[in-house]
Amino acid sequence: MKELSKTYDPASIEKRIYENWEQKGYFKASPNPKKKPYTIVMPPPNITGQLHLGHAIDNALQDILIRYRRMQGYEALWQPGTDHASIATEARVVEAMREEGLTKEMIGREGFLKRAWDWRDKYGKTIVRQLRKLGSSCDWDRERFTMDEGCSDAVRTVFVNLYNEGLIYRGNRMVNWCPFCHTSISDAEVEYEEKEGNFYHILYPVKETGEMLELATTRPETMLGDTAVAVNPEDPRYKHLHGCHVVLPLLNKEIPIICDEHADMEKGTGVVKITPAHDPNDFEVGNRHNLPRVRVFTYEGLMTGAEDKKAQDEYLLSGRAAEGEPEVLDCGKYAGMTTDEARAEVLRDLDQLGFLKKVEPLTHEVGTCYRCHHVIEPMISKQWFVRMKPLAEPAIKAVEEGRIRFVPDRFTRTYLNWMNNTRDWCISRQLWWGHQIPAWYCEDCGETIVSKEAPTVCPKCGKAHLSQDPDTLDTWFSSALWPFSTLGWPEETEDLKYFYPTDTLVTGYDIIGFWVSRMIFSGLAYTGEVPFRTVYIHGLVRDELGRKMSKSLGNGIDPLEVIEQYGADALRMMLLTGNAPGNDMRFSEKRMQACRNFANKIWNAARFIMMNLEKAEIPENMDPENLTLPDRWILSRVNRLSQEVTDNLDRFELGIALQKVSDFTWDEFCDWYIEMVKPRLYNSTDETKAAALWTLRTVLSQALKLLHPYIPFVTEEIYTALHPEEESIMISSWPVFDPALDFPEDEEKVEILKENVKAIRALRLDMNVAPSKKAQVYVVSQDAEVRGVFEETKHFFATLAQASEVFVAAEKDAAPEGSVSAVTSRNTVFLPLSDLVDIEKERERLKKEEERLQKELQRSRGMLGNEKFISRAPKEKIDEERAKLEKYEAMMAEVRERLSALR
RNA sequence: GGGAUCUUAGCUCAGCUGGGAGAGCACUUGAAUGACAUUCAAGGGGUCGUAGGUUCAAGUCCUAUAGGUCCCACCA
Repeated sequence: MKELSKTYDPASIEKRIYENWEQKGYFKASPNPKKKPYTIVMPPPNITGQLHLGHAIDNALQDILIRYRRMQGYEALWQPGTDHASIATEARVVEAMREEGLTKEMIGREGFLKRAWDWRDKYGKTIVRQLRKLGSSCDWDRERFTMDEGCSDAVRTVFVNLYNEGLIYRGNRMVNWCPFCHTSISDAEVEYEEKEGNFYHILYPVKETGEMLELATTRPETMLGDTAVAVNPEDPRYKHLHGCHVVLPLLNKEIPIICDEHADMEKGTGVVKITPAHDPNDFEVGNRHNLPRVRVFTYEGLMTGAEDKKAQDEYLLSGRAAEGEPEVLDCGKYAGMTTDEARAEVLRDLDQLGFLKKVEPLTHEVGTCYRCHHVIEPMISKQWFVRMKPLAEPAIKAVEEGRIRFVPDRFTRTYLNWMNNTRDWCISRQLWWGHQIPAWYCEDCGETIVSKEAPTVCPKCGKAHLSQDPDTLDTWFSSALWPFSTLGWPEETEDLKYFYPTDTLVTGYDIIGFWVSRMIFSGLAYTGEVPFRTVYIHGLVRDELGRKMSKSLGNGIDPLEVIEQYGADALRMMLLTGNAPGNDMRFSEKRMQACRNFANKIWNAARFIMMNLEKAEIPENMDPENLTLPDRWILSRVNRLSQEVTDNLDRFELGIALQKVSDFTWDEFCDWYIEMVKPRLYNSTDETKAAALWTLRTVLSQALKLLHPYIPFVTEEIYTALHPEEESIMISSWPVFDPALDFPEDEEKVEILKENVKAIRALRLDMNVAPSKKAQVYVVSQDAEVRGVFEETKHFFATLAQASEVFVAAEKDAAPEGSVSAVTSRNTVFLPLSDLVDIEKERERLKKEEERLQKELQRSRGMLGNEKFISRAPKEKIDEERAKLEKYEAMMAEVRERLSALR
């Protein structure tokens, strides 16, 4: 048997244990018809990422579920992998290149992709190495990458299928454009931030009447692209202007006044300028009224000029331009300015010409890019879209019908909200890192070919002048397929048949819309089945002050440092305790210490047990006949605990389950049971010593198993030391309830003992009995059964109660005069302290006790005296209350008798 | 504007389907020769945000309300 050090040192064992597990292949899973599968796919971390506490909590939860099911005998697969994270990675690579003075354009697409792959090979493995430090028991041999061959094949398959079904289309639409990242982003990727701005009131002269039409805007520079102004058709103020025109200041261009619902009579002057090329609402208005679209910004976020106009005119005339392409304006003196510069200049000019009426300050929400936080620009752009409506419907139904369940339940609403309001998904990105869109265009006839493999000639005109769409797909397009692409789809693999649909998805609430919803509709659409049955949602880990951890605040906590200092087990435990599912939690140094202390506690308990086991031969099995009362008690307790913990885990109440096992281990097992058996262990002639040792070993082993999913390292180290004949706790079996070890009556008996020990300890403190001084204890009860309990347990009861001797009697007069006493629910204890007894103090104590009981009696009698309670409450509750009343009455009588005896 | 969530001991938070308020930390008092001071024993501390309602019974269910946090939509 191994020697364990005095304090638990996680750093010295974690690496060795993890390597052993991995080397032995315990994490592996493969289709096994004899077992039931249990599958979790890991949310793939970004290859740009460093391990943070978000990964830590996410992985801890998954590992707990996987280890639990594995021990229960499931074929448990935890499928790992990483995400190419197109925009994030591309930004990092571009940044790195900038330091060398290079740009994407300088090295070209091929060169750039090579660099990106190099980058991925160099840094992409970091996160995976770091996940191992947490103890994650994933099947690493199955590690996947969203851009590996299989996943890429799945992506192309889906794209082609959706295209053929008419669920993917390409068109000129309003998209959110990030001029900095130089790509479109989806609606979901826009973050709104509050910014200070102004509301500018501008005057547009009406051509027909000469009056000035006042309107307000936050973006005056877009007026160059105005192609109409709108009023509400019902608005009496402007009825006379229907069909009239305004002359756009600065450009002297005539544009119509149109009637549209979009103009809100209640807001501002009720007049709104329409810029179809640079505002999503105006785009819609433009469609309704067939307005020209005039683009005034470049994709770099500058005002357009003569060059831009020329290029666009040529494109429009080439015949290859798709429907809906905007015109481009030569902004003249404003050309080449940034939008901010142009705004200032436009305002100055308007003011000079008398068209600027007033300026009011205003704070408003401005859309920004979720990656770089630059203001996004709504632009018309030709993009690929997924038609969401037909896909969303079955995805909504699956959740409504309970085929997929969210835990906690409230996130069902978040999901449904998202799904019910989703608009078509813009999936093309003007990036190079990612899955290039499998669409080719014929440069001769303009035909579009969508295909998994690159075509060599145009099927329409037969010519070979084909070029692939340069854009790549939104990174979530491939993550959406993750639960089945990782299992081999579109091939009908054995893995897919066996492990799919997966069981539990564990993720944070922040990506329910981005990811969870897309996996659900994708799974249903492409595999015909839900991708998972339960979605377990957890919250964010915040810093000690409750702030979100972020780079800019510099308040991020590195899990690796925490592991180094406290151990992976302590970190996992800290992330699991005192937190309800779906709620955010705070990182806490104090709680880290508490969790480390727990690991140390169980470590030392094991050390104590093993020290004693060394000196004795303990049989594998124990005849229950040889067990003593405390043995049966603790065995019964751990037995029922196993059942409870299993139930909690099945209901995803992971925090509650952990709380129960750790409380049991520390309070009941260490502080009570071990203390109870010490006298037996130290007595070389005690006949029940073997039973005690057997019980110690058995209960510790069970507790270790129940704890193992949470704190895998320390439990493994102890378990294998305790059971040299076994390979690993990982592959041991999960404890199940054993009716042969259920001793409810013995549990009650031990409760009596505990109550008495506590009463005596309190009494001694109250009476200032020196801790080193032992006192005699008289236990008095008329109940022979109660007396029997004390007779049976005298040997350790005396130790726990710091008694020199324990006398058990039926009558009070057995106790000497001048004793202090305490009344417990089944008996009375006396401590003869004649020389120490302060009668007044004793009376005070008893008075206090009387008062307490009085309150209890009042409450109990009140309840039982209530006719409605008697007639309406369930019978068990009434009986329970009657039993309490009886107990309190007996105790009260005893206390009063004691009081009168003092006189 | 729509939705979610939180408000419980000094602090951080548990409290599942309603049936006598909990944990950790902090605080007070006490404990050094055989697992552990990363320990042990004992203790103080809460009208469960407020107001109503349902119920024999409400921290728990319903309604309103105050304050905090978050998500979605919109803001010309």
